[in-house]
Amino acid sequence: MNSTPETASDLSSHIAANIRDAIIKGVLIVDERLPSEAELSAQFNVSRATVREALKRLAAQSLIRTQRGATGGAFVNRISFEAAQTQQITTSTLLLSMNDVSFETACEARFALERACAPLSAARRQDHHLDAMQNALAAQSAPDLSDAGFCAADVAFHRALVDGACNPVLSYQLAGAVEAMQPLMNMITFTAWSRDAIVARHRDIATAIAARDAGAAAQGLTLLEEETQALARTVFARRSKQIDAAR
Amino acid sequence: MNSTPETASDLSSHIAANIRDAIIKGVLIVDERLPSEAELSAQFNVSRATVREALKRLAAQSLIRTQRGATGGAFVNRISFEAAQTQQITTSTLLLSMNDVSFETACEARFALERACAPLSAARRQDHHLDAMQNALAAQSAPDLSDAGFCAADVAFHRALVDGACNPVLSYQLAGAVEAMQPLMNMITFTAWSRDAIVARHRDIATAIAARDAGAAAQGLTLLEEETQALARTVFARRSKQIDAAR
DNA sequence: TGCAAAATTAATGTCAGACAATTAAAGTTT
DNA sequence: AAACTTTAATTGTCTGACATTAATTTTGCA
Repeated sequence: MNSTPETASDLSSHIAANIRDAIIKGVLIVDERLPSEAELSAQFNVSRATVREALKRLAAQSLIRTQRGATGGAFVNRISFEAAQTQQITTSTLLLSMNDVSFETACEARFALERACAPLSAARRQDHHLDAMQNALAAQSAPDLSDAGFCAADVAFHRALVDGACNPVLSYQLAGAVEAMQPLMNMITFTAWSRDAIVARHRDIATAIAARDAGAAAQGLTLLEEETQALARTVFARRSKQIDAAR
Repeated sequence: MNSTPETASDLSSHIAANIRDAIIKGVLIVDERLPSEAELSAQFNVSRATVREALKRLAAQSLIRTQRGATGGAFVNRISFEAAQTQQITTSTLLLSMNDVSFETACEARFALERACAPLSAARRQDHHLDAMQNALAAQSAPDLSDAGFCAADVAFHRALVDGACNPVLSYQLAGAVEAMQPLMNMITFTAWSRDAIVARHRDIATAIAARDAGAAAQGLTLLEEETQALARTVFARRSKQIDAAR
């Protein structure tokens, strides 16, 4: 069960993989201190610089943290949902932007996943989730709001919906899907009319969740997906027509 | 839009964050070569060792790759779905094992997400997805199969189901949820009877997907979730009773 | 004795310079 | 023209030193 293929021939990857596997297999447990850099360099028979490069790799994955001082050293990190989420969002965002994933594909994935949360959210949402949705709705309705601001409020709305399921694993998994869409959504210029349509849909969804009506919430999401996809098609079609005309 | 808080005061984190932001913002594009380590150390006014530590951090996140030789250097990586998936699985697995997430919570999340895939998978699955499911089913039915082997085949079945949706974003997002459950599932000892029940459920789901029957597939998943949760409750209850008895 | 200040110590963080290994490109020879 | 050699640029690794940090121990003084 190797975490990363890590076929690279450099020593620092090799050492990092070695320690990583020890953490994954539970040989090193949370908050346990690793040997000092000097000791590790002796164990692996490499220089301290090489050990340090390996440790930095692990630190970049939040697998360890380091402390200076007499009782300092490298310690196995308990990965928090928050840290994992941050990393996941970065990776997801880059994945979408670098692999020309179509808007359609990303949008489909996002709404499919959100629909999965709808029944749980309807059953378990608490008042503060409803409040968060209402706040996002209010923000989206503000006049003179930039497209980026509109999208940011959109993300806030959907995250509140997801968090309403009160399942941290679900929230973590979906954070990437929801947040990574933002740059793609930012490519769309929203007309006042299309904004109203989206806000209306959101309002329906919020009402359904408040009423603990899972079916209506799922249906609202499906409608919102259809409208979003249609809007994107229109925008992209108009844009490519303009490009053709410019030739 | 800072990718990572990166409040750390060391130079190498700071430099890594700097370059990472350039990549995220698109200042550095895919396959572009970064300045050499010597140039970077001059630009940031730090030693080469420090620059190298920063680069290793980025390499650990698959943001860059390095090549030796005359025309070598560090290049911006196009993050592949495969690499992202590997990372996501590592992170998800550690997240679950380190934060004593209950079996119930993880299981609920996993099945909710899979149900989201069911309609798409029923609509788009291809023959090789059905074949993969059948192979997994055959593997699970093998006599003298270890619990770990049973779980591995289970994962294979569910991944085939997810991949059937033919949406790479969905496959990527769910890989973590499905794979990270494996260690938790491995804590369960399956009786011959419970294995049969699970395989029967799988068979129903595979049939529904083959028949492009989304409703039946979703229902099969719901039943499977209920049985899995019930089985886990039984196993854990028996185990805690044994512990009490041993006192 | 008790406590505050100073010294010690052990660890990470950073630096400078050197050499090894690798690779592409330029030059040389046959 | 092809094969071989040299050169140059770059990353990978090593060594040894010093800076910085922070817990612990010692010291000095009231």
